[in-house]
Amino acid sequence: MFTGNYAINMDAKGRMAVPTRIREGLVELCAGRLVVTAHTEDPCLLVYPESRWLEILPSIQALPAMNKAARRVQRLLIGHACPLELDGNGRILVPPTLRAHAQLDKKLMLAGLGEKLELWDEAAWTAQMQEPGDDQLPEELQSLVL
Amino acid sequence: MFTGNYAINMDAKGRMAVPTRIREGLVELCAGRLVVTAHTEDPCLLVYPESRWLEILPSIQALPAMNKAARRVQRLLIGHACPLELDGNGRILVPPTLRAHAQLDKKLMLAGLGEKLELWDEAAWTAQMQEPGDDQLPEELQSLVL
DNA sequence: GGAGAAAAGTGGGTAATAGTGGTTTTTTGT
DNA sequence: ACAAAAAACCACTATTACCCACTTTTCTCC
Repeated sequence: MFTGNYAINMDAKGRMAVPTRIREGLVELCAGRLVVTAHTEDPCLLVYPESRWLEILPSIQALPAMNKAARRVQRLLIGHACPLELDGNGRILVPPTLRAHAQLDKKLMLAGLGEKLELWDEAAWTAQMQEPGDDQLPEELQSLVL
Repeated sequence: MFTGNYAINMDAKGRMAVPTRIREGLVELCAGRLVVTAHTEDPCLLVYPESRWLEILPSIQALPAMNKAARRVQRLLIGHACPLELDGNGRILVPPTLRAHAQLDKKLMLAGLGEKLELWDEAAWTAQMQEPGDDQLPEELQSLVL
């Protein structure tokens, strides 16, 4: 279970230190083996523990081939997916292609969202957070009790 | 059951003393284990006993991934959630990210709201209290008997 | 009502650990 | 075989978390 958001820095080699709290979860869940891919709706990266990725992969593959939006989602998720591991110091090295997709600069934001993580450029994260959710509120949200 | 509001001070390290009355409830309910997160609608923090947080978490995780407003709510609630415990002196240390979200300065206000607590910057709390509730009243409110 | 004691609130110091940067070695491609 | 790039290794710095001591307030008993 991943929660919280963490400001992290990317060093000159493109390495980023995974916060300890997140790292612990990753190690016990999947021995530090992750899959990073592109988010379909927002300019950020999705980070899955390998075990969770393998669970959702079939449902992405099963999408109808004749639907344009479905093909787009498949190309983004499966086509960008890249397996990677924590190094000896608990850091990950995100490939340049994915870095470009999320426009990752030096200052990043890692956010735990339950079973997955999102990796944002810090500025983009802040902007996204301040933007009002102007979509129609779905039924589930209107009745949400917090 | 948490009630009342309490003016508390944050020290130089960002620690804040939980009032005794609240602390007693927290210790018996969840052994002092809390979850702090961002409020979706107001500039303040939500403080849950861990047990209560685990009850509402599934309904947040179940929100539809392709809806923008739903993703925003998930990023606010799950993406900001931080588990924390009372230290030896009954204080909590709220992470800098969350402090920034609620614009917490030195003077804070902790408000008991039944099953949860809200943590406000004192000035924001006062302002919020004086502001008239000019929203359209939902059905549940119109029929409320006090 | 005052004094003493106990509990609560506040502040600071130290030790462990997480984060950061650099160096060396290995591997891959030319 | 040599060079460049990537990966593993190592060492240092900064931060955090835990612990202890002091001050202030409140409650109780005389």
